[in-house]
Amino acid sequence: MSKYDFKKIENHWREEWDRQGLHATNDDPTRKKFFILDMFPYPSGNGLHVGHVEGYTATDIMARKRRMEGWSVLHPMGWDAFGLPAENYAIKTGTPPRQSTEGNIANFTRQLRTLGFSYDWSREINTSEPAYYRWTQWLFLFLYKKGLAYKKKSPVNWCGSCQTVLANEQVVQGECERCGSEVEQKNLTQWFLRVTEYADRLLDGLDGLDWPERIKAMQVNWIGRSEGINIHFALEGTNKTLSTYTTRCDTIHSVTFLVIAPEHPLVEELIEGTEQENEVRRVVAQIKKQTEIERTSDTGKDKIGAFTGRYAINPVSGERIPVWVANFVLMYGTGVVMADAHDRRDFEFARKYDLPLKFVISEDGQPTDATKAKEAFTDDGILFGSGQWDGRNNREALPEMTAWIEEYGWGTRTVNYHLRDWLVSRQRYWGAPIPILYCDKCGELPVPEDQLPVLLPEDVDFRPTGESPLARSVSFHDVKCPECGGPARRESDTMDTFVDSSWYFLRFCSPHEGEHPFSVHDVAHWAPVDLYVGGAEHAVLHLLYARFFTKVLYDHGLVSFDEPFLKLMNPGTVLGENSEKMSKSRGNVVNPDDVAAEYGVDALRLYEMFMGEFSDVKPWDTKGIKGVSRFLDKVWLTVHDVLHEPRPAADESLERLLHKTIRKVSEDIEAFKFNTAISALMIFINEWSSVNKTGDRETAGTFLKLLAPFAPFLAEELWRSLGNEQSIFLESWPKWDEDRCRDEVVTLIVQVDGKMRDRLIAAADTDNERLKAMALSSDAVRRAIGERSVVKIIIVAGRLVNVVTE
RNA sequence: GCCCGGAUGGUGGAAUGGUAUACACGGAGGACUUAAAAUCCUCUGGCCGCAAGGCCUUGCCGGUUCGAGUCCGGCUCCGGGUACCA
Repeated sequence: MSKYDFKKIENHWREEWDRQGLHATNDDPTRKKFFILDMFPYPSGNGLHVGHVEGYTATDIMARKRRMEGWSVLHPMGWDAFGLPAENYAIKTGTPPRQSTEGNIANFTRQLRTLGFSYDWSREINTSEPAYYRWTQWLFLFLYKKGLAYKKKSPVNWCGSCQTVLANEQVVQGECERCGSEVEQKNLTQWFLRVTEYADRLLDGLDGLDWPERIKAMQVNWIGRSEGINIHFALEGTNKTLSTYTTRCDTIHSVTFLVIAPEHPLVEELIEGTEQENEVRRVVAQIKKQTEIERTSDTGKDKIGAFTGRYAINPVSGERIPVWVANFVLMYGTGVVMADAHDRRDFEFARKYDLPLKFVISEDGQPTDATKAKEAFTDDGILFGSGQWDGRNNREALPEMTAWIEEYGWGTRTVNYHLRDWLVSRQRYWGAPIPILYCDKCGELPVPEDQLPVLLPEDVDFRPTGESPLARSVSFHDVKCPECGGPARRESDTMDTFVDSSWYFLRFCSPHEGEHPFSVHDVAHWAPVDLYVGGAEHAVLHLLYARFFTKVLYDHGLVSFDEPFLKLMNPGTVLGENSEKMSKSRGNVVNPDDVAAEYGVDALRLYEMFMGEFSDVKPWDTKGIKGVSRFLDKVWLTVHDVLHEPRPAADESLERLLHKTIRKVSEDIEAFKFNTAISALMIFINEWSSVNKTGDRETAGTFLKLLAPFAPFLAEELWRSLGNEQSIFLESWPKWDEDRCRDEVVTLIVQVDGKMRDRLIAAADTDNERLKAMALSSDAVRRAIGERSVVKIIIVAGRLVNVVTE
């Protein structure tokens, strides 16, 4: 328990700050602007967890410091309120999603206000409100009209438990990101956004961003750009060719068979009328029954396939090679691969089905025999059996071979991407309806803009059946075609919630704009986001989609920048006390409400920032909160001492330490090194409260300003008790004097051959000759030198003297 | 496999190439107290030594440097991401 009544202080200042409108956005155009944003939360039934608090405290500290430095700061909060959990909860309990979501938002709001975060609540947004999703729908239509939203039948990911399709980005190792059920493939007609059109720009744009390298790397990998060549193999006995995509055309002379994906449209044509027809059909059916996990399990024995009965001609060597169909080849690239002994997968498959294999690369260029090899040779080396290329290093020859193949017309250079178009339709209720109509006469039509929003009907049975719950709502579908006036039917799918969050940061600039999704003027003032803080789990989801949206809007002149988030920081995961991930089942979840009630909000905030480096994974330690709680008590007592026993003037050495502390705290906040900033505050208060140091009201005031962003309630309370009329947050951030950060007397270490032997105390301006003499006169130094002679003496100003011997 | 990180006391963690272990937790001892809690003070990397002092220590092996936790090369282990991507 604390020395002071934090509950009372917290409640008082929370009300007072609200009354004064202290956190209202100052949009004075003459000030420098700072848009600092947290990834807005999904308001779940569990409420805020300590991981949220970590990120939100960091941005709050930053925002408060920036305001005190005179910037105009936009620091808003809102709700990513559409989504599956509310709907699943509705299915279980019958509570409509809108109702449970409202309750959850009320709870989140209470928690965020309790924790003293300085959000401008007048700018709150909620993606599930018509005033917001009207513009999500508008933006969908915008993409549609620009040819970037389209409907297509294709194999898609289907989660049987959630009864909906999922985007590629939402499938994590073959499982549904949300519920963990196994994802199956279905052939369905769905809506897509043409992200692939922006693949190169999404890749190139990463260079200029101040983002963690690993997030950039994840996006690079996800986009998966590879440069290769499509090599065309003539099919024997037909006038058709099979195109294979490869990044390794240096192995062209070792190709001994082709493998085609079971989904490839040419498979039917290939096998029709062949002896193998039935066998191939049987194997293809078997593969299609495999789940994603079985299909992609990376072990040789799980590879299955069948000979199509067809042969192709290697255009380079003229060799006749069999064409197989197999599960390990996906409809990626051209859906056909040239197979050889230099690829592990091809090699394993060939061994299982006794297909021929040969090598064309070895370590030294001496021919090697693949028929006896135990495994594929995947290293680089020297080519053999490759005609004019023999004796060349395969990597070095690769570009020339590519050009050569292209020159002879055997292939075409191609760039491939792993990135697929973004599947955005969902067969669920709790989302923004896709604003499209279907008329028997006029076909597929966008809902006219003046008819937006397409409201979510409230009288719906939202239990999932595999088709959208909206499909069963009669009122929802009772519409007329805007073209011919005849009966029309609405699209009954809703949008992926990641569409909602792809533009919300723009909405924050003008949250009450009624005529447009956002005010171009306000967005020009505030955006892009200067500092964005949120979890790394969104690396290839939200962060990629928001970049895509921004680039589209940029291309059509709606915004003047093409990257939404200039700087990104990821809070590290907060683990449970046992260093395991926090989860209900492990029973190690820490509830911020409980901590705030027991130790106070300031202690909770301070502790979360003190645990360790912001972006590192770190375990919760309840004992650690006691430490910061003691620190706050000490601040309370020390400042109160100033009040009760006013002393004449501050101690000179304490003043010097204060300047160093201002510098340290200021620089550390900028660098997101909150743990060491707090450590500096602790060092200062320890020094101050030690018996022989005195500080005055000036000292106290400056110290409190440094503490204020971290522990706003205590700092404000003490600031006022020093006799100040207005809020500490309206004060200027303290400045340090570089001269006063310098000590007059310094302690230098004396080394002999780099080993510390003694230390000497000298005036800071002592010249080098004098320092050398002082060092050499030390007993410890003389002992260490012994009989050896001194070769040179290195002096690092203010730090050390190193005596180097022979 | 590939791509990112990381490895420092009993614990969480500090260290622009310059006193390794700041700050905090925990522990030991002491003060106050009838007692406990709270608070305050002292000590707290390892080994040798009565002491003075000495030696060792940032996952492992080398290198660069007057000087390396930090830079370079080669490993080991751990965490995260990702993958039959041809």
